[in-house]
Amino acid sequence: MTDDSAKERILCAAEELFAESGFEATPTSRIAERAGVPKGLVHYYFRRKSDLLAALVDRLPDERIEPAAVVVPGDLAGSLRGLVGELDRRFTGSLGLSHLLWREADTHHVVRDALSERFQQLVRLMRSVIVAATGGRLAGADIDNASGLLARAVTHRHATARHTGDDRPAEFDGELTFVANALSARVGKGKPPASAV
Amino acid sequence: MTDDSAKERILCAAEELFAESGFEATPTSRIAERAGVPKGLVHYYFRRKSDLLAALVDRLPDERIEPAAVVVPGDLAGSLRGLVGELDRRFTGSLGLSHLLWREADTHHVVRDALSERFQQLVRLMRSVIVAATGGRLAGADIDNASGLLARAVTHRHATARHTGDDRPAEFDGELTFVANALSARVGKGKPPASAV
Amino acid sequence: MTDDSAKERILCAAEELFAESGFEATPTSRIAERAGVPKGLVHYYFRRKSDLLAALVDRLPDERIEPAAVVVPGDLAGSLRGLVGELDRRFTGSLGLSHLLWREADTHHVVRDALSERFQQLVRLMRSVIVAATGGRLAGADIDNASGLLARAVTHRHATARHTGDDRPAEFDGELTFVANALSARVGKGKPPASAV
Amino acid sequence: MTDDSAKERILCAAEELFAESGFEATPTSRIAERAGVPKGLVHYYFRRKSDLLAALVDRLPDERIEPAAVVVPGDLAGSLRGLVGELDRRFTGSLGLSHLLWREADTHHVVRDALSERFQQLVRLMRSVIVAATGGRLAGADIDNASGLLARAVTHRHATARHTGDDRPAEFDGELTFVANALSARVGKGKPPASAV
DNA sequence: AATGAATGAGACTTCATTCAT
DNA sequence: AATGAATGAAGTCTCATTCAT
Repeated sequence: MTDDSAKERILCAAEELFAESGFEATPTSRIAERAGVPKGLVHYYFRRKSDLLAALVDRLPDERIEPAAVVVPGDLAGSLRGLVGELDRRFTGSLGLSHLLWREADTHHVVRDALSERFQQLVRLMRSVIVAATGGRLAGADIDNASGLLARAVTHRHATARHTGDDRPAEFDGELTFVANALSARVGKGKPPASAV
Repeated sequence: MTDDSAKERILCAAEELFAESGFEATPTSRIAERAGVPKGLVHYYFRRKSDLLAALVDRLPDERIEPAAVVVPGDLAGSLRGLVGELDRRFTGSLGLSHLLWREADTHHVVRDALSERFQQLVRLMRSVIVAATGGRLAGADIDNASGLLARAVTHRHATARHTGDDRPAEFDGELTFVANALSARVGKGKPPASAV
Repeated sequence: MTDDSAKERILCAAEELFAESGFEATPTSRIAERAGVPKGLVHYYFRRKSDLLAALVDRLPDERIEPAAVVVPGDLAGSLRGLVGELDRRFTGSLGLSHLLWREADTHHVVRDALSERFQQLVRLMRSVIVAATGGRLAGADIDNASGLLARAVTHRHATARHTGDDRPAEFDGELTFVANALSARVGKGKPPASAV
Repeated sequence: MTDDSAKERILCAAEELFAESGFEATPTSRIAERAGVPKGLVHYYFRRKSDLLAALVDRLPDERIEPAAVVVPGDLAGSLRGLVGELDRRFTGSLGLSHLLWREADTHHVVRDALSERFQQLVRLMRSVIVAATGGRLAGADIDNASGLLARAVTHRHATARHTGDDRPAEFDGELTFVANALSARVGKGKPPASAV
């Protein structure tokens, strides 16, 4: 039941084109053309061009992932691998959008805010997965550090996916395992976070 | 004895403005204005606007850091902290330029190439510092993984510096220490890389 | 009921100005000015300047003349005089356009093609008139030669009309009569073209 | 002993380029480039761009042909053929220049004047050859008409040489012979011009 | 004499946006 | 609600010309 309304088609076209050539370099006329709608309609729905960008951000798919869906209790490396796999899968489906956000974050705070929000959400997710997979026997600081590190690494990987012609997943798997091992080695050391008691 | 030639002033103005508003959104006329030169001179030196971007990339300061300058033998955490400190210092000096590169990498391969090149260089640097600080008693895979992880994390931190209003250094220090600890815990495990024998 | 639409006014202005100063030397802004329309409208109707030239060529009045309208059977000289008179009349109405075409033929094939097409048409017309006026008692070669000669002469005369401040018609009348006489002298000599049998 | 001075090289380059793309469309910078001289030198020798055109016209090779060189006494057709052959030969050597003149005649009177002058000279030449080949037994009017007709035809042929991808000479030979025959048929009729007595 | 830097007017073109219908 | 005509500001870039050396 995909929304096939003109408005939706315009947004899709805008998303594609902004991702291909950037916001400034994309004329609204080309958006109309790609959406197969008359030029006037674009401005009928979105009075200013920047409204398109805002609408795109509003429409951002909720990337929420249920930790339970990827966690293999007791197997931290496997859990993380499952999580990253799922993130990669979703990312691939909206590669253009992601890049668009990176590009325009500096100049459009709507975008910037959405991006930081997503990052924070990713950190929290990392944390949940780690906690769930290790049964809460890790110190809070360790969890935080590992989560931050992995969130950054995954984000960086996606941000540069286009540059490197696709970061070899195998290579990243090593980094991921490294963190998993580091965490496993610290199980039991330090006091677990209050929330995990 | 800063180069005060018109050409140099144009480049500086371009760098500032591109960083402020992005490449597409910056008119050459505004560059001329800020550089205090007639509009024609900009195009006299840089026939097309994109040549300005290319020149900016060419002019990119060499970020080479001598491992010896930051390594404290035997103190891995300290060494990494020294390295990141130095990277942060340099980064702050050219914050705008860095962001510009991230923004335009998707549409200008000159930029994209420069960016990946810099990342590779950073990974190599990480590796050198780790090796130098641990005396070559680590397995190659561990070094690679940690280097990749840290390079990504540092890069991501710089790329988002503006979004987060400056990532609190303290927070990152934890992540860094986490990696240092993880590596230290693995000293002696696995075979060190041939080059370190 | 002349078409008074803006588009039409733009075309007329372009025709005049191109004829006055040449295609390259005429800024689109001056076209807008003379047409009394905003500058943007010129490019709204004709995206590139050369499209104006192409449109002008498309709009070229059909110079088709019915042989019957000028032929006086049995009077070749009179018939040719009638034809050239009619050609002159039409030419005078679009003198500028004609010159424009000559000027730009070397660099715009649209123009070049239109020009050769018109010349071929003129040769055919000459042939028809000669045949109609002489009742088909002339050899094909003679008809062809005389037609080619006259078509060239008439064309050259028009092409240089501006240079010579208007070729005195009287003078050309002599050349025309010369050809008519030459043809008349050959009536009955040689075999007429198959089509005239 | 070709003049290899910079000034001469500039003129040659200008001639070529004006012929290729027209006067307006040729930047002086490209002239300097093709001539292999610094940009400043072009304006040093020719303060304004139009001075180049004027100099080119001044430098026009004298197309004077000695009637004696082509006339075969008693053979009018042969004589005319010889003349046209020689004209064709010379024309081919300076095809670009000829076209240039046609193009710019409308807007530069220096050029326009040179062009009419050349045409008049051609008519006179035609006349001389006809007279010399027929021994002065033709009426002046016939000579004038035939000369005008042929001069126009030859000029038209050269003016359109580029358009038609080279007017087949054979075809024109017919037209030429047609005139020769027409004249021959009139030998003895009418009174010859005073000058021919 | 010769040259390359420098200039500024202005060319073509694009485009977001408005508006009448 | 929807559309395509219309607009004008502004953008990139070109180029003849000047000028200091």
